[in-house]
Amino acid sequence: MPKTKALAAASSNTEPPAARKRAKPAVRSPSSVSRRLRQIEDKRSAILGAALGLFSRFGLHGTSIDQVAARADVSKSNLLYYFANKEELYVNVLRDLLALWLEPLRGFSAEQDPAEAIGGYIRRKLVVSRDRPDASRLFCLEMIQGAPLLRDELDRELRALVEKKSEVIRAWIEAGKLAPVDAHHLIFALWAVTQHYADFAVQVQALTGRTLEDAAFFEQTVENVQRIVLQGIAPR
Amino acid sequence: MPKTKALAAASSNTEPPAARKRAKPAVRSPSSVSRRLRQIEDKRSAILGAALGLFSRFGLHGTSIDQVAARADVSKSNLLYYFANKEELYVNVLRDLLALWLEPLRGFSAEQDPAEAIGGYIRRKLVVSRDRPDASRLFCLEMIQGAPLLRDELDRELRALVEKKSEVIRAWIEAGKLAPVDAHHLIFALWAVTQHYADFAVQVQALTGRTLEDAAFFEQTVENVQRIVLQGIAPR
DNA sequence: GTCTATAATTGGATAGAC
DNA sequence: GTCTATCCAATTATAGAC
Repeated sequence: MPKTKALAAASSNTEPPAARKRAKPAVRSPSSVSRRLRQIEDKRSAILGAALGLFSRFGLHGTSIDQVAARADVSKSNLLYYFANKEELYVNVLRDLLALWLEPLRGFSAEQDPAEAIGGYIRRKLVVSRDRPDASRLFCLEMIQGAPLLRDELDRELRALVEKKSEVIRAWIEAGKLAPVDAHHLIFALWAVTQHYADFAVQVQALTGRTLEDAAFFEQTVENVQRIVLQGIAPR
Repeated sequence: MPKTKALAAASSNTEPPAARKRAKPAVRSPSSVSRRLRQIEDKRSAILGAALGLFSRFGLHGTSIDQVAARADVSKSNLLYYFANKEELYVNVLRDLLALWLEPLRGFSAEQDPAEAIGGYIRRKLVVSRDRPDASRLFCLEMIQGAPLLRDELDRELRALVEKKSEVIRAWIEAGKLAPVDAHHLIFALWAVTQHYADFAVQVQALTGRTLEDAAFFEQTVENVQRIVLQGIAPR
C-alpha cells in the first residue's frame, strides 16, 4: 500500500511553514527584512535544486533526505523545517517541472510556417534536454510510475494544451502545408526523439562517445532530428 | 554511498544455491527428479516475473522483497532462498532484459529493402512495447539512473551490434536507397518513438484515451510512426 | 525447501534546547 | 531558524526448527 499522506493537500506557497505561522517582526529595517527573505528563498531553492538532481537519478525512494540535505549543504532537520516531509519536497520539485516542460509547446500557432514552427520546437526541446536533463529525467521517471502526482495536471492542463496544438496541426494539414499525419502521433514523436537525448544520455554517450554538451554534436543532433521529422511530414 | 555488495559477482546460473551445493539424491526416479526441477524452475521464473512487474514501475528502492514475494505467491524467506538478496534478484531480472531488448535490431541486413527492414523493425518494437511494457520501462529506468548495472554490456554488446547495423544503414545510403542521415541518430529516433508508447503509456492514455492494447489504435500507431520515419529518410 | 522468529539497519520524522 | 538527540516504522537479511 503506497502512503499518500498529505500529497493532495500539498501547499503551493513559497514561504516556509514558520514564516506563514508567525507575524513578521515589525521592528526590522526594510533592507534587513528583504535580505533575510532572499536568503530564505535562496535556501529553499538550493534544497529544491539538490532534490531535483537526486530524485531525477534515483527516484523518490532511491533518495534519502540525508542525501538531499548534504547536497544542498543544510542539515537534515533544517531541511525538514522548510519542507514538512519528504513527499512535500518531492511534490514541490514536480510542480516547477511541468511548467518548464510545457513551455516550448506553447509557441506554435497556425499563422506560422509549419516547418519553421516545428523545426524551432525541436531545437528548443533539445536545448532543454541539454541544459535541464534532470528535469527531463524526473518527468520521465514520474511517467513510468504512472504519474501518480501529475495525473490530474495531465488530464487538465496538458490535455487542453495538446488539443489546442492538435488543431493547429490539423489546420496546417488542411491547408496542404503538411502531410496527413495524426496530430497526436506527431506530437508524441517530437517529444520522444527530443527527450531521448536527455533520458538515455548514458546510452547516447556509450554509443557515440558524445553528449549534447558538445556543441558540434548538439548541432548535428538538431539537424538530423529536424531533417528526419520535417521531411517525414512534408507534403508530397 | 550506494551499496554495491556482490553485484559484480552475481551468478548467472539457473539453479538455486542449495541445489548447487548438495549432490542430487541418487535414489529418485527420473520422472520425479525432472518434475521437481521443472517445479523449481517455475518458481524461479514466477519470482522473476513478479519482480519485473514491480521493479519496472517503482524501481529497485520503491519495491520491497515482501511485495515481490506476495505477487509471486511465495513467502519472503522462501524468495530469499532462491535469490540470496534483493540486488541479486534485480540483476537477474535485468539480465534477461537486454537480450529481449536487442533482439529486434538483429534482423536487418544490407540485402533487404530499407523501407521493408525499417518498417518491420518499427512494428516489431511496437509489439514489444505493447506486449512487454514492463521490460521497456525497466530498461528506461535503468538508463535514467546511468545504467550502473548495464554499463559494461552497453559498452560491449550493444555497441558492437549498433556499429554493425550502422554499417548497413550507411550502405543503404551509399546505394542511394536512403537519404543521407546519420546512422546513430536514425537508430535513436527509432528507439525513441517506439519505446515512447510503453514508457509514457499513461500520458498517451491521458491524451488519446487509448492504449496499444486497443487493436485499432495499435495499427494506427504503427502506420503513423512508419509513415513519418520512412518518409523522413526516403531518398529525394 | 519452506517456515517462524528475530537480529540489524536504514531512514523518516519529532522534541526541545539554543 | 538551526541544531542535537531521539523515537519509531519499515525492511533487509539471518538463524534455526521442521
